[in-house]
Amino acid sequence: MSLFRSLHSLKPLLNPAVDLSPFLRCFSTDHEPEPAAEPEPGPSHQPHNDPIVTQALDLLQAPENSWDPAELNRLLFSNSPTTVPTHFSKITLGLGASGKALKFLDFVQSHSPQKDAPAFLSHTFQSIVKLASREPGWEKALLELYKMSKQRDIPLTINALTLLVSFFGRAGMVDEAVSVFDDIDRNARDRHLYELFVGMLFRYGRFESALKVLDEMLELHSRFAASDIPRKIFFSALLRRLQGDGGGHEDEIDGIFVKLLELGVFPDSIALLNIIKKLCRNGEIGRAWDLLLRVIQSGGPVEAAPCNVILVELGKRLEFNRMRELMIKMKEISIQPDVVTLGILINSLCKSRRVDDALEVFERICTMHDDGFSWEPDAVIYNCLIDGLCKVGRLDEAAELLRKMTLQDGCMPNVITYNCLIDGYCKCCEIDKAFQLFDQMSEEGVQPNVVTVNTLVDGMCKFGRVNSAVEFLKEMKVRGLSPNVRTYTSLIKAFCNANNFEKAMELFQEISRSGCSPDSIAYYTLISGLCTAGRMDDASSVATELKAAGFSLDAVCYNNLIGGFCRKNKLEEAYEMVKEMESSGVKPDAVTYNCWLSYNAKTGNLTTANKLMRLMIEQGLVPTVVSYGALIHGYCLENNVEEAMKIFREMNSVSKIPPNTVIYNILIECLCRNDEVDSACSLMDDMMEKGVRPNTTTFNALFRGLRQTNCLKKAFEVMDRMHEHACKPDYVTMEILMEWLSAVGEVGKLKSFVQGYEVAAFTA
DNA sequence: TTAGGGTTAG
Repeated sequence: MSLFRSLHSLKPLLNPAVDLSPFLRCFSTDHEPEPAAEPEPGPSHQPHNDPIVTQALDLLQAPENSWDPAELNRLLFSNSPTTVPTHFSKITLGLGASGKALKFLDFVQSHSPQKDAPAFLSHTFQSIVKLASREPGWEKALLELYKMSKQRDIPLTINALTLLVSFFGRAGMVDEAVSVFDDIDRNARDRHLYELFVGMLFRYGRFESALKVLDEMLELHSRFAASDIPRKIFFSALLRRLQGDGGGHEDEIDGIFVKLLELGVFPDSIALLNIIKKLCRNGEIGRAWDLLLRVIQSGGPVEAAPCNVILVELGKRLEFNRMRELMIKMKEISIQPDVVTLGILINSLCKSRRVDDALEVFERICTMHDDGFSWEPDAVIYNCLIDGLCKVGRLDEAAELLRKMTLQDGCMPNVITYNCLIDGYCKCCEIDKAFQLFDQMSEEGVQPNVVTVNTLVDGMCKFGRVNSAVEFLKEMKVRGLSPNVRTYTSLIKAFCNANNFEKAMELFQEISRSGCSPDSIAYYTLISGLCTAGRMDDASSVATELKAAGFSLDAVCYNNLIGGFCRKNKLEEAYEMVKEMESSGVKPDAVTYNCWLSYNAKTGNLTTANKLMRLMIEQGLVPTVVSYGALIHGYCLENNVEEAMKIFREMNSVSKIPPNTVIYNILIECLCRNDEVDSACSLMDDMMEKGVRPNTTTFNALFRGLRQTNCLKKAFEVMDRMHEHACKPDYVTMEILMEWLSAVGEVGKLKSFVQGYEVAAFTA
């Protein structure tokens, strides 16, 4: 059931007033057909030294009505000297034009005494086909000739038939080509004909017929297996097929693939690599895996490269077991993993935050000797590890690796190495260190690029230093480093966060003026900023612009809009968004449900909120910490601490979702409001035990509760704890404490607290 | 095989 319909059914509880892929494109005829094999140059271009041919052509020089039948008869049919069929082809070609050649055919047919030996006719006809194929209007002429051969019972030579197939193919007359091919006796079909015909069928999308003919070729494998033709035709056709976006016939294709392997016909290394690449790119990793294993099992030549392609895909899907399985297979059949293979392995481990495992592999390869060959990690491997370490905040180790790689020959840190580290420092709020590295890279002769600039701009923006970011960008422009759409996106987000929508919009316009064009994420960022600020009309306009620019909204963007409308109580618009989301094929996810859940919880519709929670589970979605937080918040707003605590315990024990700071804050605030300060304090202890960091909001809630119950001593302890956790008091903290402490004559304590001193120890 | 930008609850 769709979320929209579910919401519709829940509607009375919410607000009674609201009314709620084609196949074979790659072989389509749009493709320029490959030129058919050029007909062999006719004897008219070659000297014909044969006296019979020369004499016959002399006699035929005269106009047709003046031909000397007696003399021609003597020359052609008296068998003295002996005439053979090839004489007829040469003579016909020597006539130079199909019209005249047809008259000659009439002569041969009416004068030949050998009624049971039509070879003379067949050879004459073959040359007529050749002549006609070189003349204007050949398509129609060849079709007429083909019909004539049937009417006059003239058996066609394999050369004539092949020419007809080739030229019909060239003209896109596929049915005619098929009909000619069908006329040819199986045993007479040669490699050239098969290659021509199957190639044509593939080109024109007659995939089923092509596979049938390929199958027939394989049955006749004694004649073809040794040749390169099935390999050439099939593997290149398969590749072309995979380049399109159609589907279907996979089983037949794979069946032929396997048959070829069984016959010992293997794709060459480039074809195999390309096939595997294409399959992976199409998301058919299972098929790529199966086919690669088939080649391996059949003993075909497999190098590391196609294995690497599959390893990358498996890595992206975090399928480490299958990665291992493939690497074992590689080892079994002695495919030497290369530095890329190891890079992929290390990168996959790092990307899944298994940095220690990655480091272990790294240590092993540094000391690995295989047949006297020792592995030397390259810059890519170092970069993966440095990035992995930075992403988990292990910056000292990352910096140590930078020093280590600098000492290794031929493995100098590059711009990517520095960018990874700079990003690491920026994410840890160590902007100054990031800039030190920025200076260092220039000293080392490594030129920063736009990624370096974006990383620093984003780093500064995230920590509120938007103006510095703008200044830095100006400096970089002077140095020749132009911003790109990502630079603008970081700045747009920062200006949105600073509530400076005028500047954010201005920057958005500047993207196009600077020669870039906004991408979907630039639009999403602006929409998100506007939604957060509750500027829903502006957000809707930008969404309309986004669609006009040819982009579509994704789940995140829909969720932003739905959440924004819900927060503004604009339910009608929020419903419309869900409806649009589902009708455009974007599935509502946990965040979509959370938006509705939160709206209902906040507006006191707890029954509906609970129903939504059940609904999302029914839909196979997993409630998140936000879902529980919204529900807990709803009960807290009703001062139903008991129920809120029940859900809190349930999320821990049943759902195994660890609570975060926000959840604790909601509960602590509610307990304090209800004068249950002791419970609030024990909840804070629980929070510390579980390693959840309190923030200023946590302390402010506690101070409010303590003031209400006048627990001064406890307040001093909490003040010290606030320092321990490096939480900075904000204006709310100061307001509460100032009012309270000055009223009880303890302003001195507040002074010490602000100066960073302990206050509890000296309390009587 | 390596680097950078956008969601939901207090």
